[in-house]
Amino acid sequence: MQGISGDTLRGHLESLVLSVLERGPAHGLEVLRRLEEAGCGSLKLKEGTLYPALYRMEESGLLKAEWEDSPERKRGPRRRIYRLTPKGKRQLAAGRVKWQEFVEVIGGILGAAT
Amino acid sequence: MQGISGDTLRGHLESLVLSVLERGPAHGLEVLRRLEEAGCGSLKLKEGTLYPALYRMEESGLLKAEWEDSPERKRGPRRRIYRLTPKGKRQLAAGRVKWQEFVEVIGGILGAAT
DNA sequence: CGAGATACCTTGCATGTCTATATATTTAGA
DNA sequence: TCTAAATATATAGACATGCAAGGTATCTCG
Repeated sequence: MQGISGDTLRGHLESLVLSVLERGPAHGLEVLRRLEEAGCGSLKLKEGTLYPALYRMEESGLLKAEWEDSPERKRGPRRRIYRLTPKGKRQLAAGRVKWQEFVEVIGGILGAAT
Repeated sequence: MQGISGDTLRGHLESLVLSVLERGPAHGLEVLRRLEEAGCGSLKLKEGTLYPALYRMEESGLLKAEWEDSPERKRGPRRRIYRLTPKGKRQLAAGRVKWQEFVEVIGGILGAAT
């Protein structure tokens, strides 16, 4: 099993990002870690995929990003913290509905053995 | 609801085509009709998407195509009849397994919240 | 200093779907 | 016989997005 990536993932990445950010704000690599963990090792996702996605989502108003600049943390480079906007939350809810429809339709055609 | 198409569909079309061809050989527009019907109106799929997909699948050995040339039918232009190859059947089986994993992983991440 | 870890960023490419249009064949109709 | 409609295949061009591969910057530690 080579995991979920590429064309299969396409069109679902934004919902995944929104979903893990629902647990709370996070910076890029943290989003990556959450996805990796939640995907039980099946999700193969690279930085070169994630960062552009984050920018797109910020640009379209789904996320709001801020440079972490607290004096408490001075170790390592600055991080960019992403959090859901109200619009992002709405799109996440819509994405879940779409996902349900998607699973029913495609699964139905594939003749889901279940 | 604008239906399932574009990036959402990407990476799943081949399995869908294999699946409807499992019922029996069919020509292009017939495949389209079967998908439309099986998709309960949620599948928005155009010829410009299907034909290139059929060619790819023929080229990679998943399908075998023949020009219909039977004397019985002389109405309308010639049709190209596609049928599953053994390789196509194997890939359909594999695609169903992958679909299960896909649904579990993505659905798990999208649904795990609350 | 240099190595390593962390974090962010960018370029260029591959690929599959979509839009739109073109062509060919047959039937029906005036 | 000319035209329109229905059927069926074909393809060019545009585009979005995930990916590979590389780069930059900051901090810690030996």
